[in-house]
Amino acid sequence: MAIVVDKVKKRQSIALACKELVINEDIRSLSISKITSHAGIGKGSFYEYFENKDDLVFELARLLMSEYNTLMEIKLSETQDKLDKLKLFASFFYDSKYRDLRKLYNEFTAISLVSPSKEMQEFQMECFNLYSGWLEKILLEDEDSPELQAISKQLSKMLISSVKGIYITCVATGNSDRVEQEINSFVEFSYRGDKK
Amino acid sequence: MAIVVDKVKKRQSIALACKELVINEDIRSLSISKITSHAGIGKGSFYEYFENKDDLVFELARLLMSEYNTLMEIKLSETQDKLDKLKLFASFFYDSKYRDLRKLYNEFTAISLVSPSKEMQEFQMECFNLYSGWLEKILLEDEDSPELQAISKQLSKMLISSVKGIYITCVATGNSDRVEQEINSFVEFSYRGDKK
DNA sequence: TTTTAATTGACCGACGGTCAGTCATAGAAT
DNA sequence: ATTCTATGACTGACCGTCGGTCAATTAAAA
Repeated sequence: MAIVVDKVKKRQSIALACKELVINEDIRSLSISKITSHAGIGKGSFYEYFENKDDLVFELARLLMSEYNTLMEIKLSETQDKLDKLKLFASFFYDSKYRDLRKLYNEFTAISLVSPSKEMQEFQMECFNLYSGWLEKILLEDEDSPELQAISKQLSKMLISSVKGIYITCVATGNSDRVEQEINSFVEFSYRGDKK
Repeated sequence: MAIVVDKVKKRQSIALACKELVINEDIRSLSISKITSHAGIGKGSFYEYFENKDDLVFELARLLMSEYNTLMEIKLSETQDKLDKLKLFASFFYDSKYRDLRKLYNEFTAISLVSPSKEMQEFQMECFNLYSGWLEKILLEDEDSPELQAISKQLSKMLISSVKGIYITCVATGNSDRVEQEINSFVEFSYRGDKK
């Protein structure tokens, strides 16, 4: 018998090897040849592990987002104050620390809007559920209002989508620098409405 | 002097000639050659009026969205009930009538997320301001609460972004069929919060 | 006739994707 | 222990097509 590689792990390692390339180069003018020569594999091998360039972007987005998710979950658990948790959570959309990840996120979102695969949609759903779960937990902390508990699931899902919408609107209109204040004023606004 | 064509109008007429092609074909596999032969022009002429394929999608999106904007503004003015206006306004995101326009909108949004031009960002902003203006007007109708008036501008902008976020989340997760109910429950939810 | 804007499609380098052939190794046979 | 063989991994030359360019052509205005 011949050797059998772990297809999943090799796919991941190729994707990670192209991290800088995918993030720093203009994705449209990044050719498969550039990718394969940078990753040190033959072009044929690339197509053994990926459908196309979009599939590579997806794999990289999934890897780095998952890494981010794990890290953020820990950070959130280490944060005490409720408002700090919310800020930490929202910081993904504006903190310069996540600029590279956001670029990947934008590309992944764009692909998901135009030519998504089942796996991409599943991962989008996975993230959505994860984040709304986090948010629900944050919202319910130190709260025993039965009213809030009843709607917390729905509320957190809406908040996630809303913040995402604000982010995308800012990016699409060329106002990426205003994401932080827009999100903050939204949170503040919702908070005030919540109190009433 | 030789004949002088109206560059803007010719650009528009080429874009419109490709309407079905752009909407019905898979945009990734739609080549410039297909476009030019369908539009009845030489390939060189295409590049006289457009930067690239994205630019064509943008022009088409701008034309059809503008047409939609004009039409919707009239429809809104003809609608009396406040809730009906809101529903009419939101129907863009789920009514099957706008399926083609939404496909174009998704493609345009994807481009705006990854490789936007100044013009694209300006048009995104133009639409955003137009829609939030509409929404503000709707919200303030038959209302003289000074409190609402004070925040109506901010509120309407947030609502636009939120609804957009819900739409994009649904599309990206492969739940386009759930857009209507998600938006409706959001509107209902916000409305309840507003009353309190 | 001259000038000049508009139009064209042959042409080019580069691309994405394929596939026939090569390589490397685990296990079978001796 | 050694050789053989089956099979999956890997490769890059190759193919058809693409996006984009530009020298040549057309045609209307001066």
